[in-house]
Amino acid sequence: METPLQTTISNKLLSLLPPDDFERISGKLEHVLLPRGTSIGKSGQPIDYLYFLTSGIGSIVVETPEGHRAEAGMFGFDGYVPTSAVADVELHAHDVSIQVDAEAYRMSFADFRHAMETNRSFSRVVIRAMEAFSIQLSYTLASNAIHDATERLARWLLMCHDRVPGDEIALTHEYLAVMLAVRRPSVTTSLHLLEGSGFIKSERGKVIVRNRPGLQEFARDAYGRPEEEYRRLMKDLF
Amino acid sequence: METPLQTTISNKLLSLLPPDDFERISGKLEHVLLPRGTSIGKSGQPIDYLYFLTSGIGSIVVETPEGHRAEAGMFGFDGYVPTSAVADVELHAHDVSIQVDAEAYRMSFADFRHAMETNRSFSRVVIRAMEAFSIQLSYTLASNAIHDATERLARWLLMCHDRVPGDEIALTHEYLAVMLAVRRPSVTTSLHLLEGSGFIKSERGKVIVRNRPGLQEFARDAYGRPEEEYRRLMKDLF
DNA sequence: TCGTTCCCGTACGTTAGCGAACGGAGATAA
DNA sequence: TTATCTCCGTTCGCTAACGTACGGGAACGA
Repeated sequence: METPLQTTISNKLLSLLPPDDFERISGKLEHVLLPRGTSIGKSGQPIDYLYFLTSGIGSIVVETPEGHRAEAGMFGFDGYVPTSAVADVELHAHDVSIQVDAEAYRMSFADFRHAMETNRSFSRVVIRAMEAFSIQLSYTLASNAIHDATERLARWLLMCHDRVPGDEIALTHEYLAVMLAVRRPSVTTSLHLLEGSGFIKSERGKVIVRNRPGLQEFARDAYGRPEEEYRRLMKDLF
Repeated sequence: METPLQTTISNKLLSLLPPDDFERISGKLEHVLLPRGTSIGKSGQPIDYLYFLTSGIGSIVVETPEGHRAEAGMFGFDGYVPTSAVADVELHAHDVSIQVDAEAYRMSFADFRHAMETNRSFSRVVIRAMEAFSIQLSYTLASNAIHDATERLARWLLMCHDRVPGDEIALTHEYLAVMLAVRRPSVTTSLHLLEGSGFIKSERGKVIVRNRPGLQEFARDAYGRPEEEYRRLMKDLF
């Protein structure tokens, strides 16, 4: 006897669906590997597929007309991209790319729209996820205005840590600098600061979380609320 | 003969509805006055009503656990609040209040949910508006990370100016400081800078826009993209 | 009319973060 | 092994913005 597909799928949103409703869309899902650096979409380009990650991390990056870039949000097994598809918009609003090797189930835009129209549970879950992401946006926004670089770095590492197994996160300072919209050397000094307190260990091309509670206490204000909201939103859905 | 209600309602979202679909919800709308300072909702509190402004401005404020505050977004006749209601969430995610005397049509949460379930055009418009707001969030987020206080001030004034008739905006430096998440004296100096270039005139308790194109050119990068996206999203809806 | 309250202007020392640049050390491929 | 490339550490001078504080003028109420 086969294991039902749903129990093997570790995307939070898909796993929340009542089994019958999951059954109705499972045929439309295609399993794909998304290595680091994969571009899932570019601002202004058509949305081909919707992605439900089961592992790894991706990020959504805003680019201003003059070419300044900043990370708007992060997603992993907890979400899906791009959220604009709920609004029946055919174009990507932002750039989306994979930053930690990922696996995902994907679904064509047409199938997604059809599911939204005909599958109440599905649309309910997806809209909740959009709301959750929107809350993440608002707190990142506040963090950018309120917290200094080191606090924001701590927050960012915690958010990554939530989405990967183990304590090792593979990324360069250069990359972190883009994510936090600070200079590359600022990342270096901030990492040293966190390392000095023993919260992390920083090596060439990777960061290892050594003391998560410490990191969390350091980030204080900057981390936690959106995560609480996410849990609240995904509870008692049906 | 009476003028049809819809033609007298200047909320962009409501005016986009096909007349028949508007007819089906018009009975649920109650006209209200919202003077400056009115609180429409507090984070964690139940959502009683959904508001569709026809004039004035409101703002959504994020508050961190430690009490730091920053404006997440702004809305006027172009939107509705709170957007979390689309996700069938009964609680406010943020604080919402009126910053420029407003008028609005409001609808109970129950009526709103009923309309979402039974009125396709309505849910379509409302979800688009949520997407538009989410895009506004992402650009404000980027702006907080990238632009200096004066550019952000210029952006903010332009966004206000888009939503009020005339060139006069009533607000104190103290208030602006909260909106931009900067010190009050920083607002003063930034305003002087803009005034020095002749873009605005700053008086006790109000700012007057004198040269909008100039202001817009000064803000460059910081202003424009979300507004374009809004127009794109609200075009060809039906 | 006079006190009180609310806003705004300004100042000062301090700090975080910027832009730019250079050098060194780890990884990679010939 | 050697050359090359990527990534990280550090420096320097500079500016924006901070926290704090004080004073003055406008508005308002008694």
